Amino acid sequence: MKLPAEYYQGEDVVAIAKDLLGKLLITSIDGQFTSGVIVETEAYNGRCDRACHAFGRRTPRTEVLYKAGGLSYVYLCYGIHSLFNIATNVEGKADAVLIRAIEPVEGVEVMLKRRKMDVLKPQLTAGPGSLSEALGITTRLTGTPLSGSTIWLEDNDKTYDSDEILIGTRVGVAYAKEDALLPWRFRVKDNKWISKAK
DNA sequence: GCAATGATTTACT
DNA sequence: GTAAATCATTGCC
Repeated sequence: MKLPAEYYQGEDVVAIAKDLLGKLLITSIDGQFTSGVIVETEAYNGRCDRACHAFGRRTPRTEVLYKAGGLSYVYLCYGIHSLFNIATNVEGKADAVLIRAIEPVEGVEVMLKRRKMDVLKPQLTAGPGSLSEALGITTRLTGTPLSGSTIWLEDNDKTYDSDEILIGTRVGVAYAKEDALLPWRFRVKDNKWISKAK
């Protein structure tokens, strides 16, 4: 059921981002097992997308994006939030998919504890910074293969029809100018676990 | 070596 | 609705 490495090495990062909806994201960190269904993603293309960290430069931080797909890329934003990405495409092509929201499945108590919450609310995992914290993902997981036993994805019988998927523009990337208008944000329609629509 | 800034969240006015 | 928190990475000196 675990997704093979080849799955992440496709040419079309946008298609992968869309297909990831409904897949299971699982982490086993510090002996704590947690999982959730991916309900919101964004695609980033390293070659023609100004919003991608790897656009126009290759630095130690973005090096993992240039490697073959199937690695995790965790970026610390605003000094507070860890954003979880999946590096895709083949070596030399710096594409990535940002996971923006999941629907909790297993280990809810663990997630609540990590988030210092005592009641299950949508905001537990809605938003890239929140879901990373809930799953225990931190920057030290950057470069971790998704085929390992720390963090991985599994196929799920649950797939969404195209009429159940909302496509929109990405948020928080206004500085990328015209690239911010690309319709590379995918989310599941009428799902209460996605981050609030703008 | 040092200063500027961001794939955001949260709390407060 | 607006503003503050907070630090690794980056780019310039």
